[in-house]
Amino acid sequence: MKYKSSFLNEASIRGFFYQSTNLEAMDEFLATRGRLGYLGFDITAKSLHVGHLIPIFLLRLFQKHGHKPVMLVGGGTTKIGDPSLKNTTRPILTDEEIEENMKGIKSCLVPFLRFGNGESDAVLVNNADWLDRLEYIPFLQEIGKYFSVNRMLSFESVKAKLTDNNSLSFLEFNYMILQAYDFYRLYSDMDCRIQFGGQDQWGNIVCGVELVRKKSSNEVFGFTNPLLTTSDGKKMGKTASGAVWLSKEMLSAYDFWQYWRNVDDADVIKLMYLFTDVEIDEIKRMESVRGKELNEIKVRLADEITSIAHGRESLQPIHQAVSSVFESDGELSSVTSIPRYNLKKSSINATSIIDVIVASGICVTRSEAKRLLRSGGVYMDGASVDEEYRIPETLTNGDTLKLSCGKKKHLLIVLE
RNA sequence: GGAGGGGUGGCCGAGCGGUCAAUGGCAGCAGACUGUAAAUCUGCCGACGAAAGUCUACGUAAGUUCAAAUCUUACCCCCUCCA
Repeated sequence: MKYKSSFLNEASIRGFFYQSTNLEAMDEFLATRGRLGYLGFDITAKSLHVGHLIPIFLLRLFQKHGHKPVMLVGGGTTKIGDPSLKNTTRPILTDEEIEENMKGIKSCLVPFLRFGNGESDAVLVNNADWLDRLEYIPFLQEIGKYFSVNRMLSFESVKAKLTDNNSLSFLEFNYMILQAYDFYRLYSDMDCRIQFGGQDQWGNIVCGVELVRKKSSNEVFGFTNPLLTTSDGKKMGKTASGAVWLSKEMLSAYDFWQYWRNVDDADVIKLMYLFTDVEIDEIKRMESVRGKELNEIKVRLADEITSIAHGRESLQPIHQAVSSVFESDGELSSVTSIPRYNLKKSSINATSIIDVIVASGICVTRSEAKRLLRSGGVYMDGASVDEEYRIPETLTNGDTLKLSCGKKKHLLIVLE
């Protein structure tokens, strides 16, 4: 074993480790169970998405090895907006929006971490609790004096904003200081000595480590994970319809499962290490699988992640839907995870196929639906149809029709 | 405060009075091939319309013109240099 800490060993094997401050001292520190480490989130949306999964699973691992994850939601820092390595300024949210988003994010975290009062139970804190009450002059005197602007300007995360066509407002420039202050507060209030984050957070994290050292002359640690990219270098978790959300309200378990079922061959093993509880040895044995059989592993990957995120009981209906949709041209009427569209028999004559496609939300505009029809991507019960198609008033088998757009999007039209 | 450069479709980026719903690339959608993968090839890719066509759009607002993304003015925002 490379490290004294079992957590570090597993984290590095599974691909969570990008860089850290003083690794040896951190290893020593983590060799004892019950340590505290925190991860901060801004709450710009009401759900987390796949892009947040790496640090979440990292904290899950942290907890598995007997440590205590502290989840910090940025109720205060969200009002500033992290400018790190981004070329757009984030919109600033209102207090109501932040409150709303915070509820959503809490519920996103629950499936992944065990919350409670026990030694290694996760806790949730909100930096608005201290940031909202800061007073400008005392803060500058107490904290601001430790920051060198020269040094702050030298961080990669800031440099990106100092190039052509970008601007860094003073508001955003302060983000780094507040995040550093968060670390200091968590250190002094609850003896939290590790901050986790994506590699883009490095500059902010290092600032916090330095601040704690200057204020307390104690050492705290920063640990970053690699950013999640697909094998072709793109950001993961974005699809045509937007981010791959973790909350049921924003993305169904079925679609969530499909996302993982469809990942690139080259990413399967990597994702298996990161986002499943499957033992390392077992994943090692999967590494040699190539070609068609890799599909089996993708199913396993999708099952494992989905059962963590949405519960094991969500798998059965998903599998049922998958076998109906992809493996036989058969019965969809009993499958609950296929979206349905109810159509009154009396309005069939006035309803075109375009109306159904738009009303069901498959296409946003009528033009888009027409394009889809013209390119031959619309099928009724498996047969390609065009714009002229009318929905028949009497059906041969039951009261449902399967409308398919492309190979993967399906809708059940239920006549009533 | 002064001087200069810039703001174009989801993103990047051409265009600089009519032929511009706007070249090209990326992203996206559909089809072929396949393994619900990738790569490749083909078609599509502002809205409404069966179509002719109409409407809306090149930072915002006015104006010049038969005609404006393109010219003028004011304003907003960004960048660079000077104070």
